[in-house]
Amino acid sequence: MTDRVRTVRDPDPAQARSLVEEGIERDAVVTLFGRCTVEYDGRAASTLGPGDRLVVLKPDGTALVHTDEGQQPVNWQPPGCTHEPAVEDGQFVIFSERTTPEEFLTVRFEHVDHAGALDGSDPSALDLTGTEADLKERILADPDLVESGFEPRATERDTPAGAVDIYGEDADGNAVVVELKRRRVGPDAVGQLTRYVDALERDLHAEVTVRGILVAPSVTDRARKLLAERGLEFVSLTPDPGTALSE
Amino acid sequence: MTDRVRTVRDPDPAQARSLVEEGIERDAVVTLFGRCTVEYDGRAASTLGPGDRLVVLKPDGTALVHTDEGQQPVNWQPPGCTHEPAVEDGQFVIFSERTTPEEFLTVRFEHVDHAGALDGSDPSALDLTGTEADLKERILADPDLVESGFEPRATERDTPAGAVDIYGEDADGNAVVVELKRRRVGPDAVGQLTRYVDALERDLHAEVTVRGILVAPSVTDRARKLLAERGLEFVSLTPDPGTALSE
DNA sequence: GTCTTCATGTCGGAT
DNA sequence: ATCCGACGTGAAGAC
Repeated sequence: MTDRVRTVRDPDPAQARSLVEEGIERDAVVTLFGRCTVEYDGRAASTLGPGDRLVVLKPDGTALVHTDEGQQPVNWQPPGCTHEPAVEDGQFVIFSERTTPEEFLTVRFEHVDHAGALDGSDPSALDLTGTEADLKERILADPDLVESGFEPRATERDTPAGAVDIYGEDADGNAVVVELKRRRVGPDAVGQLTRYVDALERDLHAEVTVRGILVAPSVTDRARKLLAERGLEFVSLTPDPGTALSE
Repeated sequence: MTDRVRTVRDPDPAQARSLVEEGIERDAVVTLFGRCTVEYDGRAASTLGPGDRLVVLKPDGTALVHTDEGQQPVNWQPPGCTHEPAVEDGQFVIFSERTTPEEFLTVRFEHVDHAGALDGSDPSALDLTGTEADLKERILADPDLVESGFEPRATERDTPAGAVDIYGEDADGNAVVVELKRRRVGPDAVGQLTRYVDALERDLHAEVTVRGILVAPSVTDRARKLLAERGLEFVSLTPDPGTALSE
């Protein structure tokens, strides 16, 4: 069951380099654990002094440097990078590089405690529910959830300000812009809705009233005031019919 | 140099459970590689069919499930969760749980190819430059970069719409709101600046002219038009003096 | 705890 | 390639 995994304990720099090089060659997920320093230069720049970290190299060109804390890596490179393992000044080093924008990551190991090349395959795709797309489906299946008599006319309708989540008409024939959010919203979402409503009013030559409705589970105080100031409306709705939050 | 690392190849479920339990007990970073399925339920919900993945458990309660692609984990739990290794129906399983909000993650292994408990310490902090804070410092050190005669009066000045990055006065005594962005900005930043300017105009009782200036390396077309519509201004500046982008 | 905003955000989709 | 907005965004700071 396993020649899918090759690991080394306390490899010397040459051994580490060899395992990583072969791992990359074989499209394996490569893991390293040991004392290292990290330098990054690109969109921003950073340095990180010595410490024990877990480094992961993926066959798609991703690099991750994880400390013992936090969900996010302390340093990283996105997919599409080229990783170059090397021995320099007697140390095992990984150089990682990308272009557009140019970014460089260097991980320099004082000591490698453990190195692994993990070979596998992953045919499955994630199935996720409770997203904004689900909220949209929910409304299209029952537009009255927004307002009695609401009739969707288009989704992703283009305006000079961008695409509107749901565009439609109310019972009186007014244009309605609906902006969807899967979770509680703040002022930013009001800004978005404002831009769409303004753009549509311009587009429709002021012959039609354009209403803006923000649909989300709930809204912060500041956002509610902003909505009021700008004559926009709010409807409480979650992506999941089972979850009914108080407004 | 190494009783800091304990690893097992092809552990049976009981061995995997034992190593993970001891690893958690010792505040180690635990890694697992093998064929597994993943279920998540919480703010949203997801299922993931069988595939080979790398699972990382951190002593702070973080869990990460990484496939062979992408910078982001396919599933995860944030810091503060409790991880419970178990053997169920002859399979090694990790249950992870958090509260506020309640979220559950279950990783069920068909086979574990490799398991490791990695013990280390990390005393170093990341030193990062090229951030919005650096851009702010740059301007405070030389306010003329925004405009000749500009005089900062406060940073993070509070308004009913939130805190303004830099608040000051121009050579004519007009109030100036400066919104900083470390990189090229889109319509969202204009919305932000708009909210601050509107709030300040209200606050200052329309006795003073309030100018809004967006400072960033560059701006998208749509954002530029929005700025023009709303009588706001743009100044091109990067966080790093060395990097001078064309507007 | 909630609220607000920054981020080397990342990611996907459309142009 | 850039632009735009969603994300189980995460993380930090203020209140």
